Amino acid sequence: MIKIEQDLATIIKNAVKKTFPEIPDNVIAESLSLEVPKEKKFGDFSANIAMKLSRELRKPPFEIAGSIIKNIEKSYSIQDVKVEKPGFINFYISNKAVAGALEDIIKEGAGFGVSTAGKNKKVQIEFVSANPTGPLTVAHGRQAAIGDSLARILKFCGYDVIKEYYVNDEGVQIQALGKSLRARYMELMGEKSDFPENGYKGKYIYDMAQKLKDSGVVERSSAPLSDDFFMEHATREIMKTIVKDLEDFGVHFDVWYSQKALAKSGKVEKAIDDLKKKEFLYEQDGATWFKSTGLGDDKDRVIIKSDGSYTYLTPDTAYHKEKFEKGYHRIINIWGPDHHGYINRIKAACQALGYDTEKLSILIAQLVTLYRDGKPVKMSTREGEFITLREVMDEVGRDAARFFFIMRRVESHLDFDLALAKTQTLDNPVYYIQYAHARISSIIEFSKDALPNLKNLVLLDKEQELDIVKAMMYYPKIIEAAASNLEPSILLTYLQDLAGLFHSYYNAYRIVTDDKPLTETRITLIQAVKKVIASGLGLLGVTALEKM
RNA sequence: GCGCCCAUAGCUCAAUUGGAUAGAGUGCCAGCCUACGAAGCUGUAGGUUCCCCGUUCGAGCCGGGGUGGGCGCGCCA
Repeated sequence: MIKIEQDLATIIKNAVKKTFPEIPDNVIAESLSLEVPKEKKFGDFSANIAMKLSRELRKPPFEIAGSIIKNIEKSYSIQDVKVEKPGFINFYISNKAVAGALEDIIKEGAGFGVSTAGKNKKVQIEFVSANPTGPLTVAHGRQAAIGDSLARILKFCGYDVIKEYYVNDEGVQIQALGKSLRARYMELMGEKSDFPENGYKGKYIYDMAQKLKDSGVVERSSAPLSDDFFMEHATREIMKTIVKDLEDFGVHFDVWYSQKALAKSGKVEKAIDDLKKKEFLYEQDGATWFKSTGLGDDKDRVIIKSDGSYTYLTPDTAYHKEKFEKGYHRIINIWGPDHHGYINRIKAACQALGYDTEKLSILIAQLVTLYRDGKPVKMSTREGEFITLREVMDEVGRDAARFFFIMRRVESHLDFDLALAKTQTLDNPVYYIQYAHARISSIIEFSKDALPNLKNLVLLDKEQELDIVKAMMYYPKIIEAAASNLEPSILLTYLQDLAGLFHSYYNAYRIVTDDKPLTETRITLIQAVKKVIASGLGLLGVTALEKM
């Protein structure tokens, strides 16, 4: 919370206490919140406490507000206080306080907006975690952009953030991958191929087989044609491209957690054992079942199949057990839309093991539909018909790709118009924000000898100038909202608004004039805008350009 | 059939988590460059927030019922 807001909160609290001494402190604290009114004529901050207290006091809100307002202390930061219709108490900030806020913003520099909300709290965020059976698709791209941006925002709020990728490097699909590669390789060697029914038909398998043939590794090997060889080779090669794609996308993981290693560690058996001890397991039809029904799941789940192997849920339960044991304050998973039916299952498992599932937030990054020439692009991973993250990055650039993936709320479907993301003109929202940043850089360069100066901030008296400072004042609130809602799109929307305010201001007033003190002051203002935009774009993983 | 997500201006989406007269962009139309980047700005038009009940000082937001769309529902991962 910013200083002015804190001051106002204290002032209101005191006024309410003085007016209604019978109301307990905790009730006041609960009912007290400050909002930024949608409409400017309702002031800069608004309190709805009179409405909240209406029932308790058995009086109309308007009357309560009228009584409270009489006890509001005078403060240099308050220009005016008014009671409005149903019972809002609206505060109008003085120009002096606005200038003070700008001074704070400048002084805090890159640290402006940083919060201590997450101090000493560890957060783990697991995302992408795509199976190494093919290249990353646009769906993974969205998960990557969201997860990485969220991690940056949480870090900015003081959390100790660990970014993790769960590598699904064993199981039926990996076996199918190995068999697919082997079959393609045999084809190239002119031998009979036995391409598996559930195999991967994408072109990348052919390419990999070709490379393998060219390298001659297989011929030189002593036990050349085993399934294991092809499986391990394919997994390793695909992981390499995944890591490279993510690095190029600006996403770096702290931990790559191997399912295979987990299986070898004995932790899976330990997790099964725990479930057994807590009497959540039973045998039926030759399989071992997890009794998840009472824990929010709609049916029981198999944990050990009748052939003795595990289902996906089994090692995943062990994985989540470990997450909880590491003592994270918060555990965040970002999954694709095809996994939403799985949420209750894994939560049931965590609950059965005795963990607090409130700590576990599972976000579903909803579907991305790519549009080309106004028509949706059809995709199917298995058939090898899909657009990769790499292709999108190459086509529209990293900045536009990241921006577009974050543009909508996490749980909303996303229409991604490739042509639009590519346009370097007016329609493209990425450029709108980057353009504001570049324009400011250019003006600062042009003004050369006019340096930022905090002495004459009161010269900022134009409505648009004050609006810009106020918008920046709300930046820490926006960061907090994005963090607590796990929604980077909140920050993105804010940056569009801030850039818009700047562009309007630029068109209405000259920054650089013959009046030196005024020029210096305006340069100070836009300098601050530049920093906030750079800060925000940085949290989205988008470059703030000096020139474009 | 069951579960999850979604439905707001012609289109794509916001709306400070229950606040005041529901806002932007885009598209249409009309304007603004002999001074700082026109990749920009200003203005006009555009709404039964899918429908019906309910909860309360107040509902686009919460609850119930419906309609339409997407996704999921395996001893797959």
